Amino acid sequence: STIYNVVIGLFCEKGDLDLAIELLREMELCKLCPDMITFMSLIKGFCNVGRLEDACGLFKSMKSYGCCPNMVVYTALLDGLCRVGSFEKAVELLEEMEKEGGECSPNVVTYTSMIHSLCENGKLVEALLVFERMEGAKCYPNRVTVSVLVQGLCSEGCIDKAFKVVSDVVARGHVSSSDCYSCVVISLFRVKRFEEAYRVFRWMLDSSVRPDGLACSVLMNDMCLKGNFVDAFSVYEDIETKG
RNA sequence: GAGAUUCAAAGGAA
Repeated sequence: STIYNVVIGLFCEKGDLDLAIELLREMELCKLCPDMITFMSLIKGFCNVGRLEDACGLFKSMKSYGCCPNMVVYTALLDGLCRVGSFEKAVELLEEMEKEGGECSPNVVTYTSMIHSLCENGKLVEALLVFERMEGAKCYPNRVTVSVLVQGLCSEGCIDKAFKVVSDVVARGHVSSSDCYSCVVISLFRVKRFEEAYRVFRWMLDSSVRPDGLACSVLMNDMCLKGNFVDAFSVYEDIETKG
């Protein structure tokens, strides 16, 4: 069984899902029972190539194999659905998870994944609703959640809202202000609001809110490209001494 | 007897 899982896993990674399925059939012929690992590989594989019908089909057949999907499997499928824009189905799945509870309860990764896809499709209102729904389920945002949401808000020009979200999250103590404002800096930079990005960055340095590694390297890289070696170096020294 | 297989989400440069 393990041997089959290894090979199936390899075909899935490679994108040869039809071969992977053939192996699954072969397993059954040998009276070997596909397990959680087998299904995880296959479902992830189908999601990666955008074959969601197949992924859903497999997901449903899991139970008949006596294999009960856990939240990781649920989340992988939900992520796949979101990535192809099937939000209705994704929401249905999310509701199913919330109803089932226990092993299947959605966690921070589940919600974050959904928020991410909604943001990428410009569905900010929905993304914010999921964000609230998450808190309602006593599931709290982490740095990844903040990152995707701030990025989404900034790319749609809702900078004020981004700051609002960040200050809420920080106030509630779910994510450090270093992590949050680093996200803001990077997001502003990405949408080419350089002045604002630098302003927040300087504010951070002045208030000893330490920018993370990525925020520093993005801005320092930019300074160097623009020839501001002096500034870049002084930031470097600043970071260096504060450890 | 032990070991080997899957494990889900974000941002820069290389």
